[in-house]
Amino acid sequence: MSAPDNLLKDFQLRSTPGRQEVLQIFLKNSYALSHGDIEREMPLDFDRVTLYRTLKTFLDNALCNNNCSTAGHHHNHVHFKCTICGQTSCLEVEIPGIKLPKGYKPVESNLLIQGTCQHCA
Amino acid sequence: MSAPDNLLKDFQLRSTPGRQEVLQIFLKNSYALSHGDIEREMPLDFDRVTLYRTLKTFLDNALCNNNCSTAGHHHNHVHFKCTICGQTSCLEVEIPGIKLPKGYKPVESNLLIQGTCQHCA
DNA sequence: CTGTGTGCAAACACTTTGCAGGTGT
DNA sequence: ACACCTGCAAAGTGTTTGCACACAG
Repeated sequence: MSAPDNLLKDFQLRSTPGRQEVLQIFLKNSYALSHGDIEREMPLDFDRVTLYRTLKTFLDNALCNNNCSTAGHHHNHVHFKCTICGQTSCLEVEIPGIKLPKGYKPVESNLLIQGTCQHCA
Repeated sequence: MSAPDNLLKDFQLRSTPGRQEVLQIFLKNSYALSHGDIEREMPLDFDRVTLYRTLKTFLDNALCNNNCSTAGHHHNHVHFKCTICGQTSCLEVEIPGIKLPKGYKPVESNLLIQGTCQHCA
């Protein structure tokens, strides 16, 4: 049984060709994909609307990628977007704790650093 | 002469009713405004297209708000979005320097923290 | 078999472009 | 007077909704 299949099972979602395909694409790309990126990597005849619904289903079920499981997400790392090649990747660096003004309660942080990456330097 | 008028002069932009109106809205709101927010605060008969062009003009000329001048921008602070009231505000806290992996050169950082704000706690 | 997922069509929302005419300087 | 700005119409792009049929479980 394939990895996508298992993931779908884990989240109690029905295994369909479209969902498997989308998961394959997630798994084989290390950097962040935009909706357009995914659409471009899907078979040409794949229905746009179904893709919207598939992604929404994944979102609703918190099925992000192989680093996230039912146990929780691991998104507290820094994202880096290269302004040359355009790729957004996840760095193995945690977002540092920030001391906020009185009364502010943080729940989620998102740090995006833009610049030039390793490869484009 | 009004504040918006002066700002427009400073940036060598023509002073028109629409531009003054948009600047008034920026100046009187301390939190971040979405395109929709601005549209909602504009006179009902104001043309959407003109608003798009006005905002683009301001962007192109780096005319963000009263904290930014021709001398440069001051955007290196943390943004906080309250998940209850929906408002995004600027905190007087700098984004800490991050040690990046070899080869990565940062140019700009953006840290958005979500949670509950002072007022909604 | 039953409920969910898919595909198609159409509606909807958002943004950009072209052009004629108006306005600030 | 001239260049720039505005308003309208229309095209382009991205996203959502409704419904009949197909398919996984």
